[in-house]
Amino acid sequence: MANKLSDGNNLIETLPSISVDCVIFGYDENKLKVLVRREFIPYNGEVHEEWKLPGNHVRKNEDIDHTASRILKEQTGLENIFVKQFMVFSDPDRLKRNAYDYEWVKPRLADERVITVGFYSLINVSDVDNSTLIEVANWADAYEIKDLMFDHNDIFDEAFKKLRYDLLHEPLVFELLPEKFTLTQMQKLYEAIFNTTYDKRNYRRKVNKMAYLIPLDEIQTGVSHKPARLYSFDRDIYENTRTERFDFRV
Amino acid sequence: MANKLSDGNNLIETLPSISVDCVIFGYDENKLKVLVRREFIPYNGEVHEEWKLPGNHVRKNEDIDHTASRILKEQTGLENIFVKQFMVFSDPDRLKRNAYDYEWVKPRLADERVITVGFYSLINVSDVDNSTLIEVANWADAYEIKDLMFDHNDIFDEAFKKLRYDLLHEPLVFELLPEKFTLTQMQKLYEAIFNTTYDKRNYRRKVNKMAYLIPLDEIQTGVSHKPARLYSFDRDIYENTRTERFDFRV
DNA sequence: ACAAAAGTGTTTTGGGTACACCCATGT
DNA sequence: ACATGGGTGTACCCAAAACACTTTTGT
Repeated sequence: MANKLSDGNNLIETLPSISVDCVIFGYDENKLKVLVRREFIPYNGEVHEEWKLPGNHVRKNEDIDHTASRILKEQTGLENIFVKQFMVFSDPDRLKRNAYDYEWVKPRLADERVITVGFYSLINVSDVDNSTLIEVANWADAYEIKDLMFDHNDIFDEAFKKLRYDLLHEPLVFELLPEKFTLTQMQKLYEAIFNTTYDKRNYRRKVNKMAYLIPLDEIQTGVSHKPARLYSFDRDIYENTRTERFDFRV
Repeated sequence: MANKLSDGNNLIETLPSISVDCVIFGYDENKLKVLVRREFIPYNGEVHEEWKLPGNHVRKNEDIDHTASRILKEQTGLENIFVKQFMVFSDPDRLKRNAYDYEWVKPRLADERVITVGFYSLINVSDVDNSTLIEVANWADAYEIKDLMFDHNDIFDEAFKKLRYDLLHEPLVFELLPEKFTLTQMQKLYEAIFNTTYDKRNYRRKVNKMAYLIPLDEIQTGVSHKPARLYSFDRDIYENTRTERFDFRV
């Protein structure tokens, strides 16, 4: 029942009625971004530029986390990146909200209907070789997302909600921080994602209670101000000391 | 690409590679229960009794919430019941963990692999006409779930985690309480679901702050002790006063 | 009268929040 | 010397948690 579908230049067997769409959050100079892809859609004789989230079909023998990791690799070149499913979008007409978009996507489908699983992911924009994706993709400001194709605005909104929730309950920040980081870098990251500001002293009091945040015997170099102490995240300590109702709130 | 599959006695077009499985939580005399179905599995010449969660295929033109509601109706006879998706289970071998189980399920599948969306739901066991389901289904104690078929123990575990989280952040308790209820009924319900006990005074102080909990001019009748005041849940007030970071913790 | 659950206040403790100044470094 | 971000402590308020007795009804 799996179908041969064109996936790039290869014929690969995929499941006909399930796809994965990825909301790839990128952190770049204290701003939260989202990766969107440009498509050119024929439209009443003209061609319109439209944007969508990256997605792909699920292959016959992979689980959906693998599909999501594959999309991450295709879009960013990065591997072993954290991906997390957050919601299934199953409106039978979800691809038909705009007739031209549907005409465009129809030849790529094995069925007239596709249920999609939404994933989100977190990367450092500086880890990506952005020269390779600049033509078809764009890092859009997470707080100014334009109209996307299909139900992709819904998918983005749900991803953002889930991201914020998860950040308060799991050590996700560290996916976006370098190996060694300063407390201010960590604070700025929270501020970008929650679109707010925190009091520095209260913030530090809170994070200083986190036993898995290890102060290193190392400080920043090359900054023209008092260099900050570097910290690292100790996942072992986190795993061993986490409690049922963990709280990353800052 | 949709497939004609036998659904009971009717041929109904369904999507080949997606199903919905439901964890139906039932509240019964201060105990939390889960609905499981009995199946007889041929096993080395014998027939074994096994248990699984109720599930079904997704029809060609329905969204998955409709599939879940349909399963609820089939299993309990109840309609307009709250259902909520919580996770997708997509291990390509999820149906093959036990060879006999797979042999049993294979003829019911359009593909050798099915990705399933987990839903949970909440009902009052007393609302169900249990005489009709007694032969094939059973209300199992949520704290003593036996081995289930396929990956259904994983599905149950995730459902229970999500139920507990959602109960603290959404007004789900009221799905399980009658229209008019006492504060003690509400407390017992939390205690059953979180498997704990609360201090009555602290509990009441907390819930008395909830503006959407309306004390009625009505008290219990027919109890051989001081009758308790009845309360009702006002969804309008809840919707109008809910804030970003709502907290149902008690 | 007694059994059974309803209903009610106070104290202690810890966390959240608001707030301002000196320090170390590069230029 | 100055600009820049790093780093620190205190006071107030409120919510969480621990804890025991009186009230009302049915039998």
